[in-house]
Amino acid sequence: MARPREFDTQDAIKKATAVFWEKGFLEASLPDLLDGMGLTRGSLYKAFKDKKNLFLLVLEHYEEEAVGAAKARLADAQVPDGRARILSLFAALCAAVAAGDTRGCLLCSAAAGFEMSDPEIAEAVEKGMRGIRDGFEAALRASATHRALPDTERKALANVLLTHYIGLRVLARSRMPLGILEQSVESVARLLDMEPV
Amino acid sequence: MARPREFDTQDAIKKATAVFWEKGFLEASLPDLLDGMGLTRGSLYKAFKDKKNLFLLVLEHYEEEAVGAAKARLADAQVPDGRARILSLFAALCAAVAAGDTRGCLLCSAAAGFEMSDPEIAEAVEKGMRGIRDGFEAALRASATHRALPDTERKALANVLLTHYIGLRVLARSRMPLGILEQSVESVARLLDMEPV
DNA sequence: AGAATTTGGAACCAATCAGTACAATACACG
DNA sequence: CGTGTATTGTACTGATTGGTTCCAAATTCT
Repeated sequence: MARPREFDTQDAIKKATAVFWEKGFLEASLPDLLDGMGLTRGSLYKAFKDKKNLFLLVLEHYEEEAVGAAKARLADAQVPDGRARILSLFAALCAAVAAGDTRGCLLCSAAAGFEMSDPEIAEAVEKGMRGIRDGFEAALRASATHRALPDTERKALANVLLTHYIGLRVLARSRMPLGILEQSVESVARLLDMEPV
Repeated sequence: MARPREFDTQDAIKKATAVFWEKGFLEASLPDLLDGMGLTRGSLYKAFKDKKNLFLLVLEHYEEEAVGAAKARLADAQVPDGRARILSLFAALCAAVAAGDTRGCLLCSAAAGFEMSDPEIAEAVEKGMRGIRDGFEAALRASATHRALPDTERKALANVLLTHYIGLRVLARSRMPLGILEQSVESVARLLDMEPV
């Protein structure tokens, strides 16, 4: 009956994610997005309503994709111990920077920026952050060293890991020497070697 | 001979710092700055050349003022042990958030944002970051537990503290529950209790 | 083939951006 | 008391912003 859409919605969101990831929400202009997504103003507004709505969809997609990948690593059954999974996640972050990926984390950049003054965006970012923290907490539950930890202790540890994660990703974006990240990861490994107090 | 300037330059920079701190470099519009600084376009451009130059001056001022305060705390001779100074700095960050200051750190926000694509800004931000890390390193040298640490170990520890610092300040800005920060600080304290390996 | 529908692209909008030009202003010195 | 000089406020620039609207071209179903 009607003409079908010539682009794949998910693919368009994926491309929009790349643009927002590099530039951030406020710095990404509409032409930037149209270029990156390969479609025109009319199509974008028809399909995604407006820029902010598109960004919310992007946050959702990022959470499924990128945050999901991190959580998968933290829950990877092939790595028997949760502690090792956590270190493997941090190592992967360093490896990404070493490979030239200095985009950092979309959520972290949004969290540090003025975009948080929008309540809808703030809520979506918070949700993603909680997801990462929960991933750490689950990994700690699968760690021989931390399994027996009381709940409050484990939660506190998960929070420091989230803090560390955010710090690392901001550092990644700031183009500071890679050594800082690597040494930082090296040192945080010892935090996980601690005996419960 | 000439008409004297009606405003104090340092005071104007101070006020500009407040605007940039809240909004970030790219999000702070010229009217925002003019409002906050209490002067007009002509005066601003005459005195500070342009927005970016003003921001570089602001970064300099921020480094002297805010970073300086953090370094002072890390070097506070009234607190005998370096470890305690570090914890006192982190506690102060939590206290600031508890008191309603959700601005985070100007340098950290810039590091997480698109402003880093400007080399001059990136260099100034990096310099500030290095300053904080050096502050941590100095405090570690004054810590009974860490005094004897080999240089590389101490540097690695300073880097993880910098990472943690950045993470905390981004979290502060993200308006996430205060408990996350507090538990995070609580946990990092144990990192400093570790015996050298 | 023809009707129905949605697409894509350009034209357009008002608002805002950083930055500039310039005339009015106010002070210090002779 | 004027003259020279630097600062001031403002009007203006040209570019760009996010957001709309319109319509011809395109495509699928009847």
